[in-house]
Amino acid sequence: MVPNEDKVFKALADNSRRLLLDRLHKKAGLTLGELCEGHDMSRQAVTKHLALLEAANLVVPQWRGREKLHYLNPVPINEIYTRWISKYERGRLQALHNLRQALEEKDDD
Amino acid sequence: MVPNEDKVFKALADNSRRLLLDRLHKKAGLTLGELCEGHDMSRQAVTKHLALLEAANLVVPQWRGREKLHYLNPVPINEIYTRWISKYERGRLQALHNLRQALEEKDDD
DNA sequence: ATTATATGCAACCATATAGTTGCATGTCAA
DNA sequence: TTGACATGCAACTATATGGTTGCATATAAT
Repeated sequence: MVPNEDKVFKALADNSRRLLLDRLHKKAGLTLGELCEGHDMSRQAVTKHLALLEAANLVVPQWRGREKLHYLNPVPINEIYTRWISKYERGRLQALHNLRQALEEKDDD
Repeated sequence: MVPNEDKVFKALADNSRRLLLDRLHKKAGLTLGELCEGHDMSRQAVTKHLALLEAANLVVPQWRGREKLHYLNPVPINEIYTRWISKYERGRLQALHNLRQALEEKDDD
């Protein structure tokens, strides 16, 4: 049996799916139809991507009538982080990240 | 052109490669030969996995004579974290994680 | 009731990926 | 300098994956 964590990494391995996560991170509760807009692929393709994200528990769906709303679940991503980044490294890496961000003059959330 | 970040996620998408990262996280500087031990696949398979991890900048190699030592680079993993976890969520998620760890009586690093 | 809207399911195809085997190269030791 | 050791490169194969199209179902609006 393949470990369940595998689904998370497999789900993150595709750029289209990562872009979907980006959009849900920016704005929660988007419907399937909304998530289809601005992608050059069919609705069915998006549906399949979302199914994988849900199976990985990275996205949680909620039905409202005939519409399906989608929400990003950050827990599995946090687990990736804690898996390979020791408690002692976290501060240093965060500082490094902030510094790079500042140099790029990109504004953080 | 596919974004370079893609290499990171593709590299993390395989369980064998994640196990290699686990071993390098536990003990830095392992050689190829050492990394081959305890895996039921050929040396060439491990070589190919390491090549992908290096291309993704998740592993940094260092040559010592005819031996190739390997080191885990946590920076790309930190970037995954900051991409989808807002500053404001981090504390809460960390607390949740620590709580779960404590309940499982699994000892942290 | 009928039509339009929002989404699901299944079959199919092309390409990407993980693994293998065989051979080549470079470094250390006797 | 000869042999053993540590690693690299290339060709090939089977399966996984992302995408498509066609049809089905359920909810909302007229």
